[in-house]
Formats: sequence, structure tokens, C-alpha cells
Amino acid sequence: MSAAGTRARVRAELTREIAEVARTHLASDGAAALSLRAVARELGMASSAVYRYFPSRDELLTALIIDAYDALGDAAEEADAAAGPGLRDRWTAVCRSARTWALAHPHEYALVYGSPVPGYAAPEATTGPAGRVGLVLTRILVDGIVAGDVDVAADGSGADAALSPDVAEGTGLPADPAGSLATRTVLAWTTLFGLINFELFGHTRNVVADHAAHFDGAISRLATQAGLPT
Amino acid sequence: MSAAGTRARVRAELTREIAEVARTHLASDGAAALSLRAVARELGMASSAVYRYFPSRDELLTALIIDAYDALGDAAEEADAAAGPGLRDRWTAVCRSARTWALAHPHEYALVYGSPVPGYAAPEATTGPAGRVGLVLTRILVDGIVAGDVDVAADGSGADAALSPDVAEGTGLPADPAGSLATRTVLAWTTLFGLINFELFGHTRNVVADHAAHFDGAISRLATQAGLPT
DNA sequence: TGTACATCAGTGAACGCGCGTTCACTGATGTAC
DNA sequence: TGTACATCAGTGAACGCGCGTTCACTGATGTAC
Repeated sequence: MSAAGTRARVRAELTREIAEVARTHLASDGAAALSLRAVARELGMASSAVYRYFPSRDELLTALIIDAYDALGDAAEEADAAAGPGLRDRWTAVCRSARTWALAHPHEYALVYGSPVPGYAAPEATTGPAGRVGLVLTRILVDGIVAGDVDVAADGSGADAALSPDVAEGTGLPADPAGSLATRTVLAWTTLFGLINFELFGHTRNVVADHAAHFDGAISRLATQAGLPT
Repeated sequence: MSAAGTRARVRAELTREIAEVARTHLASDGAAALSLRAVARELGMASSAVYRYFPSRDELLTALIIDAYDALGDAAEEADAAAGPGLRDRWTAVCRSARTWALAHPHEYALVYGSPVPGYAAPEATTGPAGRVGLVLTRILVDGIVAGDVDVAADGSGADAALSPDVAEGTGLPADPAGSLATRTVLAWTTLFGLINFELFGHTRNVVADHAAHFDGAISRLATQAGLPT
């Protein structure tokens, strides 16, 4: 039994190691260039041996996608936990952590927030990890609502009616189809990644000179727009 | 001379045709799967013949990228021209045209607004076409400023200081480093494409139910944020 | 504790594929006198 | 207008490459009695 445990542990270790090497290849060459053979080569094993661990290249890609979402989610949650109790401080810390992580891991970021990998359909297993950053942001708002620091009054714009009912259920935001609080939060989340996309993919060349300052200004506006107190 | 003109015309025609076929391949399979050989095959010519028209696969990609930016830019400009004189109507028409074009040409959109193609560096020639939609949006604002309908008063946030000086020069927006008008415009532009990205790349599954309504609400908020009168 | 059997990890060769790019070539189309 | 030459478009074979995946196999590691 301890012997069987050993085998399982060795197996888990090698699985992790394959994913790790694949991640470094991804980081240097991008998702389209990720090859099972190259990974196997680097690990000094036959390319066929990788199939004992991942049944296909797509499964390996899926593992990397989930890892990327989780790494980004971890970064956001840790930043939230490490920030002071102020809602705005937490908001700023979380947004900055997403940008920092993206700049440090551009290809992993592109894997999940860039164009979909051709011929690859994201399986269900990715939807949970994919929502983590958004959840951290909404949690800040929910905390603010509970503390009475966020104005939840419906503004009558009815924008929330365009959202899925799952949003209110999954986040704890008030379910008010006549209001726009959830919509404004979703917009802030969308803009956050829009900002990172534009910076990382080079669309703001000749437009933004100081990206960090621009980003900080933008997320401050987003906080206000989402309803956080100044 | 008319003979030479004929040869040149035939050449231009075939060049266009190659790009056209490449575009349909791009549309069905994505940029990474775009192959010179497949394009040649479809045109019934030897793969080597394509090299008479495009010196390499990258040059063909560049042509497609420029075409995509230009098609999107055309759509935005036509929408602006076809809209009524109201600033908000123009704004709405332009934003909607970008979304409509993206939904109709998802792979071409992904080519320019998704992850950069691995191993491909966008040449200078793409920067002009890339800015056209942003220019149309700023032109609406500038028209509003000229008409006195947009409040240009510096709000003291100083956010514009993070932008490149080229922005004021290139767009005609007032160069006010102490203000935030240009910054708010850049943010609206960023959010516009953030919205389209999220919708097209599937990040709003389980979040947004009615994308068209969500989009319309969002761009209306963006218009207000950018300073357009209600 | 020892032995017979089952499970598993890893190998290496092979299949079949498509790719970008080069090169020497054949005809056809244009140009200059 | 006719002829000699130059330019150009297009061909087809070839080079060299790397890929994902399958398969029969060899040893080693674990399991049951």
C-alpha cells in the first residue's frame, strides 16, 4: 500500500513535471507552437511516453488553461487578502495583481484571454477557474453592500435585465433586474481585461505613454463606476 | 503601354484573389492554420507560384491584417456617415458597427484584436489602419467640442499626463495634461473592444444573457463617460 | 517469506501528414530597334 | 510591321522539417496467495 502510494506519487510528480515544462514552452513560444514531442524531448523521454500522462495534446492544453486561470485567481485572492480593509484599497490591489500577473506571464495570459486556440473547444472544467477574478471583484462589492457603503438603489436603467440570472445567484450581488449594479460590476471586470489586453497586445503603442499610471487611473474610475465610495 | 498595363492589372487581380482566398481560409480555420499551400491548392496553382505575389507567408498575413483593420475602419466610417447628426446617435452607430463587423468576421477580428500571431511582429504599416476606429470615435467628440456640446473643463485628475503627446496631435482632442478628456475617450475605446473581445471569445457565457442589450447599455454609459451630452 | 501473475511505465520504430521555401525549367507576354 | 531579346508567370520536383498518434515490445514494480 505504501508501495502503491509511491507509484501514485511518482506518477503525480511526473504529470506535474510535464505540465511544468509545457508551461515554459508555452511561455516562450505561445500556445500554437506547443508540441508534445518537444516537451518529451526536454524531459528526455520518448514522445509516446507522454501519452501515459495526457491522452492527447488537447488534454495537456486544457490542463495548462486551468492552471493559468488558477494562477491568476490565486494572485487576485492573495492580493485581496493582503490589502487593507478599505474597499478601494482592496479593489486597487486586486486589479493591479491581475495586470502584474499578465505582464509576468504574457503567453499564459494570451492563452486564456486572447483568441481561442484554433480547433480547441474549452471544456466545462475551465468555466469555474475562469470566473475567479470576477468573483473576487464582486466579493469586494458585496462586502461594501453589507457594510452599507455601496448605494444599491436601482437607477431604473434596467441594464441588469440583460445579464444571466446566474450572476446574482453565483456572486451574492442583489438580483435587481431594474437596477444596474451587477451590470456596472460586469463592465468594470470587462474593462479591466480590456485594459490588460490592449497593453499586452500592443494596441496602445503611440497612445498610452505611462501604462502603470494610465491603468491606476482607469481602475479608480472603474471603482467609482461600480459604486465603491471614494 | 496598354499591354504593360494589362499585365499589371492581371497581376493586381491575382494578388487580390490570393488575398481573398486566404481570407476565407482565415475565416474558417483561424490564422495559425493559414497555409500558403492550401491557398495555392484552392486557386489551382503550384504552391511556388504564390511566391511571385507574396514573398513569404508573413507578408500575406500582414496584407490580411491590414485588410481586416481597413474593413473594420470602413464599417465604422460608413456607420458614422450614415447616422444622423446627433453626437450620441453617431457614437452608437459607430460602436454597433464595430460589434457587428466583429461578429460577422470573428477570425479576422481575432487576427487583429486577439493574441498576437506567434513569431509574427506587426510591421509599421499596420499602425495607421489600426487606429481608424479610435479616430472615428474621437472625431465625434471633437465635433461635439467645436459645437460647444462637450464640457472640456479640466477635472484636475491629470490622467491625460499618462497618454502619449501623439494623441492630442493625431486626433485634434485638446492637449490638456491636467484634464482627462482624452483619457476618458481612450478608456471608452478600450472598453468597446473589451466588450467585443469578451463576447466573441466566450468569457461572458453564464454572465450576459442578452449581449446586444448589454452592449447597447454599455456604450451609452461610455458616451456619457467620454463627455457626450445626454 | 517466496513465488506466479497482473499491472504499469517507458521504448523505439513507424505511419501519414502538411508545411515553408528553393530551384532550374518552360512558355508566354511584352519591349526595342 | 517584323524580328531578337528581355522580362515575367507559372511549373513540378525536391529539401528538410516537425508534428500527433499508434503499436507491439521489454522490464520493472506491485499484488495475491
